[in-house]
Amino acid sequence: MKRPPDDLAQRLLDVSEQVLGATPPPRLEDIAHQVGASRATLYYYFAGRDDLLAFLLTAHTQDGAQAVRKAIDPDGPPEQRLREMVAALAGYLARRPGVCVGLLGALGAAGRMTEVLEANDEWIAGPLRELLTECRASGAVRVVDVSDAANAVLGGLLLAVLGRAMADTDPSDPGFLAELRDQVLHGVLA
Amino acid sequence: MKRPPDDLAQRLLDVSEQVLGATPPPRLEDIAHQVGASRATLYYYFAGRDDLLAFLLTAHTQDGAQAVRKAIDPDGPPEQRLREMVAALAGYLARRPGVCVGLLGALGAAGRMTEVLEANDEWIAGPLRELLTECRASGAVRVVDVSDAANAVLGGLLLAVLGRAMADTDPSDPGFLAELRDQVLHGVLA
DNA sequence: GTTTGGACTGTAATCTAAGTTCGAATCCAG
DNA sequence: CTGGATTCGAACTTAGATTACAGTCCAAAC
Repeated sequence: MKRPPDDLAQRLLDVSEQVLGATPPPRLEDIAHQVGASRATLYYYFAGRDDLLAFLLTAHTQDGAQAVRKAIDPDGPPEQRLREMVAALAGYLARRPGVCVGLLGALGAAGRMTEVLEANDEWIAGPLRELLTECRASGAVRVVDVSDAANAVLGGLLLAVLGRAMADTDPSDPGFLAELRDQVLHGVLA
Repeated sequence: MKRPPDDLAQRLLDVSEQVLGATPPPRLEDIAHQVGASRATLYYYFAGRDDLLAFLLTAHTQDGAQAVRKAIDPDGPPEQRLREMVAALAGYLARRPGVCVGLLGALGAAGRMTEVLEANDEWIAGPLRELLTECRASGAVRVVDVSDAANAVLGGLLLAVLGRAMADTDPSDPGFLAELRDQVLHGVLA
């Protein structure tokens, strides 16, 4: 499938929060209108609605992965890097509640949206699993199955951020993000 | 809205895993066929697709809440009850991956499905929040915002179970469930 | 300067599935 | 037996995605 030129892609990304998070989900025509293009143009570049959403989510996934990478001190000990990664992920998602909705939707729409799940697995869950494996090797973590552990971590982040967004309390609040990070890392028990 | 008679409700609940978890989502006509009724009958009892799904999810929510209640020793210390609650929730969800998909979908479809979110909040999240509050009072937990904490807990459980189901590894595996419970309670760090 | 090919648009037709309506058939309690 | 509740099949409307296509615009090639 042909990929859209940079300027169209950028305009789509600019409105992606609206596209992914709005309720009810915007019609293709509305999306086209928002980016100053026509419905036909979107169909020219995307196989359909799902393909368009997958493009947006994949882009955000890669963007998020890059943001996370930047937030990690590559020379720090594994445990510190894990802390930084969880915090960076939480911060990234908190600024993009629509992306959270979209990712959960991609999970629910299991079957379609394979591209998104694969991208997420490669760019987000994969690095997290690697880091968990490293932490386990150094004894900082007692996880048995890193895949399950990574899923639980990401689920906790996603739902906590989304819950805040839906309750109209700022998910970007530093206190909340710090709490969330600590809970994911150390659990709810003291 | 009129509620369906017990036998129809039961037949719907019997196929709810298929209805909620199947991809692509089954048409109303297919659902009707599965329960041996006609499309018109479903519309006689439900306002539409969303109302039907909401009914199923609400029923499972209440059923799950009951299962959780039964699994908790009301005389135990708060910390033990929290442990039991998390384990019971994980076990309940693990046997119903379709319900997990449906609940996440209800989150994504924010706006519609209000009934489900309210039911979930009343029957699942609410008791969890209460228990967390109790644990905090007794010093077993260091949570600041019980609402955020509860969301993170539920998100971790949902995604971990769903991830297993999508990877075709048994989410009901006792080892997995024990790991999941421990991770939610104690975090990923050792 | 003309041709050509790709990007893009507008419009209309098609298709799927939800939602709606309705009258006939059936069931059942009083 | 009768009347209301329930069920059904079928026809219909509607929304929106998707497809098809003819035509416009533009820059590069010739």
